[in-house]
Amino acid sequence: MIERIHLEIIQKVNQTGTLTAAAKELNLTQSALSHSIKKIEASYGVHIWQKEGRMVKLTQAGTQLLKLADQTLSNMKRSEEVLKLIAEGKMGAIRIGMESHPCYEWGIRIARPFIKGHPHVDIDIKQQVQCDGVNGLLNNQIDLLITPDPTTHDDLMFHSVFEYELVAVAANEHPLVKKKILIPSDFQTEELITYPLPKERLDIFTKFLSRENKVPKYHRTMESTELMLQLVACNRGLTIMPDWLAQDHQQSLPIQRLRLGARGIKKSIYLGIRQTDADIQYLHDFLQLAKQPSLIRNHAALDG
Amino acid sequence: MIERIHLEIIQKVNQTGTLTAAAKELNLTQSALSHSIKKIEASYGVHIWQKEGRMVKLTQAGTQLLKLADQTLSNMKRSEEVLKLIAEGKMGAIRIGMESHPCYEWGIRIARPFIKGHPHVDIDIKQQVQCDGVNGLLNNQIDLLITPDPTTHDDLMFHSVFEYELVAVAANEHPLVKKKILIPSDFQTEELITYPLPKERLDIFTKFLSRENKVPKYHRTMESTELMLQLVACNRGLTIMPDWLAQDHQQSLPIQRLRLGARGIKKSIYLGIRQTDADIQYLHDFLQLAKQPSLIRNHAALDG
DNA sequence: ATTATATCATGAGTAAAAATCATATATAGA
DNA sequence: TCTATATATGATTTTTACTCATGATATAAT
Repeated sequence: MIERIHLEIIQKVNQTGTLTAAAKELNLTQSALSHSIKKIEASYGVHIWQKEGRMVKLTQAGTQLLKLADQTLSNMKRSEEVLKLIAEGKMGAIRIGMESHPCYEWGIRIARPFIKGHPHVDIDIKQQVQCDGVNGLLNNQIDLLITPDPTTHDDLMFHSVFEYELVAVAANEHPLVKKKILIPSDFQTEELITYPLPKERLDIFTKFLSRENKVPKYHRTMESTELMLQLVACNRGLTIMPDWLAQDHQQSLPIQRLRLGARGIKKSIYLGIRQTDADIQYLHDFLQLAKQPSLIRNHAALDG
Repeated sequence: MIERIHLEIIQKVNQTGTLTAAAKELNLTQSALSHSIKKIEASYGVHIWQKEGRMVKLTQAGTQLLKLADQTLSNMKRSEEVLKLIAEGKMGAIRIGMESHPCYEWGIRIARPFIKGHPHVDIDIKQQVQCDGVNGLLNNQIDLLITPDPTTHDDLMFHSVFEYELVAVAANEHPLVKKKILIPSDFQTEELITYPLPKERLDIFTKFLSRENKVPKYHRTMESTELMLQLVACNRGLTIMPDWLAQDHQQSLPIQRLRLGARGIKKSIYLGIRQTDADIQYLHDFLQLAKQPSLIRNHAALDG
């Protein structure tokens, strides 16, 4: 059987011109090369080279083999390179799962600069907001979970990477804009637009309206942040989102950000990974990058 | 170092799903595969697969390796295939040298059908009519010599493959056409057109005119058979060529073939090869093909 | 011509690697 | 729980690869 060493021998002998020189470069003896090729010649019944003076010259068979050797060997070398990259944590894949729409908006902001610094790492964002992220991690469906709700689990690790405030967004001309700080009863007369999630998973209900058992006049849902804000800008309702996200759009739309309650609703984004992945360099790099506040544009805090 | 076997193991395990099954197909034990891959894992510091239940599942590193394995292995298999083809004499190259213009005309007629039957054999026709063909063979510059002059040499073999008559060609309206058989003195009043070779290598001089020490009125040379015959057809001179070649053109040109002397000049084409190449199947095939008279269209002999 | 040098080939012995055997461990299914 | 089926691993054997020493041959230098 043709093995890697045979191709290397033929290639090196072609490069150097002599067995002796090739042997030296391959850290073998001239005898070893001679024996190796003899074996191939015997088992296939062809000559690979023939003596020409005191050198050797490739026969037609040898030349054909040489042609294939170059490609084959560069393939094998690539295999080794890949293993090294993976071993060093410079190559791999991060399948990212997100558990809320703000997480998604934030995640893609982190992923973009990460990709630039890690060309060999595949980023695969699973936008299945509904699936249970913790199980996704445990079942190996995802490698990284971006979530507002950290769990404690022996096999998992969660890191808080980003804190933000959840705010209401209203059109500039909306009467509530004068208040700056909203209270639950303010919503009773308003149309509320949220992402399409059950009320139990919407902070505006669980952490704000439920305090005083209030409900909005009307509640509609919508996938797209863009569309939500367009409606709000036209004074067709209020919506709730991270302050940094609202602020991003405030440049281009006539909207205002309003605090929810005197202290506002404070949230954090957490990254969860498997304990077994803790030593993977590129995952580590992702966490570090995620903690850098500069990536989400510095924003002026709300008044008060 | 990644060796062929490692790639084969990864590929087979991926195909069969288990080490045990893969081992059976590779004629090895499950233990052998396990040991082999463990060694690679240790030397690169990566896991190639991980246990999943009682089976084994490729990791990212393993998957990357698998991708490269398919191409690498098919390359190596191709190498073996090529060696087998060469060993069976189905693949190789024939560099053909020719020693006269008729040989060239005849050679390309043989080469064409040969190529059809031997797709893996490269045919390279060296049209250096002047170089010494015997030395070309001995120096490995050519593999096959087509010549009218066989030599006896211990390292070479010559085979007579084709006999033909050398004839004079004249225009239909040329006065000599009535004679059918020419004698040397007929040329004293004629313009003679030949291929550009020294007189010592032109049979018309060495085997005909020199008998009676005659010379043509004028002697001009020309590379192209086509052009020579065009001139002859316009009654601008006589030329000399194999009867079969003249006959080919007689269809389309107003020319006649004339015997040189009462018995004509009989010639043979010989193929010469190195003794060491005698067992190469495709060379053998070439000789066989060359001996088949049907390839040169059957021609009516000259009258008389 | 003769000698020195460089090259490949080859047989025998040694070292290294690979494969097996026997066995341990873990999982899936009855 | 028991059995069948996986992989993992340590010890041993077998096989392969490598080296060493030497021979044969070609080239270059004296």
